[in-house]
Amino acid sequence: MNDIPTFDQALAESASLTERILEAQAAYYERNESIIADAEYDTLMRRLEELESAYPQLQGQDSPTLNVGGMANSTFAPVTHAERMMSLDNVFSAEQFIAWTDRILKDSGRMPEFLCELKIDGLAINLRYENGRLVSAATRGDGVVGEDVTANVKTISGIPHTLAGDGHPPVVEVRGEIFFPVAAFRKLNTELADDGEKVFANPRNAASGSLRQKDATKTAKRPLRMLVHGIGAWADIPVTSQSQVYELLASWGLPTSDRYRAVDSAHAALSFIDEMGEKRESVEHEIDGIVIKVNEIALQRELGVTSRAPRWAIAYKYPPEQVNTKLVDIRVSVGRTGRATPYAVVEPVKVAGSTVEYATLHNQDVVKAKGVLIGDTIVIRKAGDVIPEVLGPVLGLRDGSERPFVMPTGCPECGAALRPMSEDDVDLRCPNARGCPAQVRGRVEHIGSRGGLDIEGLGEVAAAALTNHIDGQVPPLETEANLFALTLDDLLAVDFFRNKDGGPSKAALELLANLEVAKTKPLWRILVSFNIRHVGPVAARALADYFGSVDAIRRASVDELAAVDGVGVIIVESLRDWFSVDWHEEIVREWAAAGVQLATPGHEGPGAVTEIEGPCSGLTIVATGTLEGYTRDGAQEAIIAAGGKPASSVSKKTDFVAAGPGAGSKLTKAEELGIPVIDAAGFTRLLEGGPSAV
DNA sequence: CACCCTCGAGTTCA
DNA sequence: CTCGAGGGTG
Repeated sequence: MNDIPTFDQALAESASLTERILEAQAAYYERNESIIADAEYDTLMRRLEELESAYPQLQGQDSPTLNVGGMANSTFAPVTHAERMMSLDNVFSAEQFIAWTDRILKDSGRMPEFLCELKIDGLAINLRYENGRLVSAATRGDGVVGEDVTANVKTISGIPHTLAGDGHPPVVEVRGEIFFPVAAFRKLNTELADDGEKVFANPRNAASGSLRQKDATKTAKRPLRMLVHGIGAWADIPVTSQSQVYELLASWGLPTSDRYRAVDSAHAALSFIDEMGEKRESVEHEIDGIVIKVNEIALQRELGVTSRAPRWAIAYKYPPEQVNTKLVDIRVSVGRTGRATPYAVVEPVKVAGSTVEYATLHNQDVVKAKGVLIGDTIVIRKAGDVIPEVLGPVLGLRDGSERPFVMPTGCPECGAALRPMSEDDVDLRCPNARGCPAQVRGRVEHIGSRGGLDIEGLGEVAAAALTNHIDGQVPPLETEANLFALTLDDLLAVDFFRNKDGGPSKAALELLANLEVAKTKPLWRILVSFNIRHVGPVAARALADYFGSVDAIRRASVDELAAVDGVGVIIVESLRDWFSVDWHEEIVREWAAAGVQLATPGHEGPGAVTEIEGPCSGLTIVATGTLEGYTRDGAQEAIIAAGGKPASSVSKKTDFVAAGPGAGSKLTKAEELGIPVIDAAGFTRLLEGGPSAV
C-alpha cells in the first residue's frame, strides 16, 4: 500500500490510526489483553509511519510511532499516571484555527480570553509531588502509562526536589516539557562528531537520548532544561485562570516560560502566532507551534475534554522547515570553471517561506552518499534558511519505479568528454574552457558580478544573450576577449538587446555605458575578472597592491609571487598556468587594446605594500547583517580605508564584529568567543576614532 | 606536520 | 551559507 493521499486525507487517516493504535496499546499494557491481532497492529503502525514520513508535521510527540515497542523492552519501570496525560488537537492554518475559535464561541456563547504560549518540541514529562516533595517523574508514554525516569529528572537543574512556599495540595501532578537547548545541542553534536560518534538528528532526540540513560550521572552531564505548563486535576484550585496557574507554579519554584501572552480575540492570537513564527529561530529551544488555551478555568471545565484531548486548547503547528517532495529528475549543469554539478529538479514545494524547484547535489559522490533515486520522495530543508538542501529519500515510499542517477560522460552543453582535471579530483570537468558555451557564459557573468567588475546590465540574462549560439549563429561574444570591444551593432544582432521597433533596448545602452565605466576600475577587479583559479577578491587585492600591473604579475618569478602575503605555491602555479594559455594572452591583449586599465596609476612597481595608517590599523573587523549607511562592499572598503583588515569569518583573531539586523551565525560565533559586537553607529565611531571611540 | 584561519566556489529565490 | 582546500603558524 503505497498510495499517499492529500494532506487533509492523511490528517484524518492518521488521527483514526493513532486512536486505534493507542486503544490497542492501552488494552494491552493496562488490561493485558489483545483487542486486535498482532499482524493488524503492525499494518496500522506501518501505515501511520508511511503517512508521517510523507507529512512530518503530522507526527505529534504523542504519536505511537515514537514509542515503538511500547514498554516491553524498556529499561525503565512503568508508571501509571494518576490522571491521563492528554494530547492536543492540531490545526495547520489560520482558517482551521478560526474554525476552532468559532466552535468555542458557539459552545460557550462568548469569545473568551485566550492564553498563547510556545509549543516546545521536547519530551512531555509528568512530575508528581507528594507533600511538596518530588516523588516521581515519568514520560508520557501512551498517555496512561509512562516510564519512570525519576532518577534522571532529578539531575536536571531548575527542577525543584521540594516545592517552595506552601498551599500546595498533598498530591499534585505538574506537566511540562524537557528540552535540549538548541545552542547546547549544536555544541554536543560537534563534540560527538569530533569523537567520531553518532550525532543526534535534532534537539528532541538529544533530549530523549540524554534522559533515557541508564546511568543518571550521564544525564546530569547534559544541559537539559524543563519548563512546566500545566497542572493535574485539583478540584478547589485557588486560581481562576491559566495565567494564574503559571504564577502559582512559579511561586512554588517551578520553571515556567515567560513567553506567553493573554489575548482577547482570535485575531490577536494569530498575531502572536505570526510574531513567534518569525522569532522561531531566536528562542533557546525548538518550537513546533503555538498552544492556545482558553484562559478562564471555569470555562475550561465547562468545555471539557474528548477522549484524548481537551476541547479548551489547541496546538497551531507551523509549517515544517523540512518538507517532502518528489525528485523529478537529476540534471547536470556546468559552471564557469567547467565543473559538472548534478542538481535535483523537484516538484515545487514551499519550504521556510519560498518555493523550491531546484537543489544542488554538488557532485556524483554526494548523490551516491545521499542515496536518492530519481522518482523518490525526498526530504528537503533550507540550510541557513536560504539554500535548499536535499537530506535524503523516504525509503518507505519507494514503489520500485525509481531509477538511479547516472553521471553523463559528456558535457551537457558542448558534448566534450567530462573528466577529472587532476588525479584525486572527485569533480568531473568539461575540458573545453574556451569553446563551451556554459563556461563562457559563466565567466562573462562572473566578470559582471559584484565581486568582479560590478557591471550593471551584465548579469545572468545578458551574459546568456551575449554568448548563446542560436541556430548555429555566431553570438556577439565567442569568448570574453571581445567583451570591451562590443559595439551597438554587435548587440543589435541579438533579440535581447532590441526593442520591438528594432532599435537598441535600454539594456543595450546601459551595458555599453557601464562597460565603459568598468575599463578604469581598480586593478584587483580586473584580476578577478580574468577567472584565474584560486584568485578571488582577497588574493587579487594582495597581488594588485604588490605588483601594480598585470604585466608585472605576468613577468614575476615564482619566488616573487610567493612572497606576497596569502599567495602560496598553488596560487602561483595557477597564475603561471593561466598566463601560459594563448587565448588568455588574447584576453589581456584585447582588453588592453579596448582601453581597459591594466595597471594602477601611480604605482611604483613591484614592492612591499605600505600599510595604510588609520584609526583601525592592526584591527581585524568582520561586518555582518545590514549595517545602516553601508553597503556590503562599502563596509569592506571603509575598513580598509581606516587601516583595518576586513575578514569574512569570525575567529579568535577577530577584534570587532559589526552586526546589523539580519546577522546570523557570525553574530552567534562572536558571542560564543566573547568578541565585542558593535552596531552601525559603533562601526562608524570605530572607523573614525579607533577602538577607544567605541 | 598538525592545526586553525581564511578564502574561493557554488548555490536558490524574490 | 556551507564545504573543501590553500596558506600560514607553532
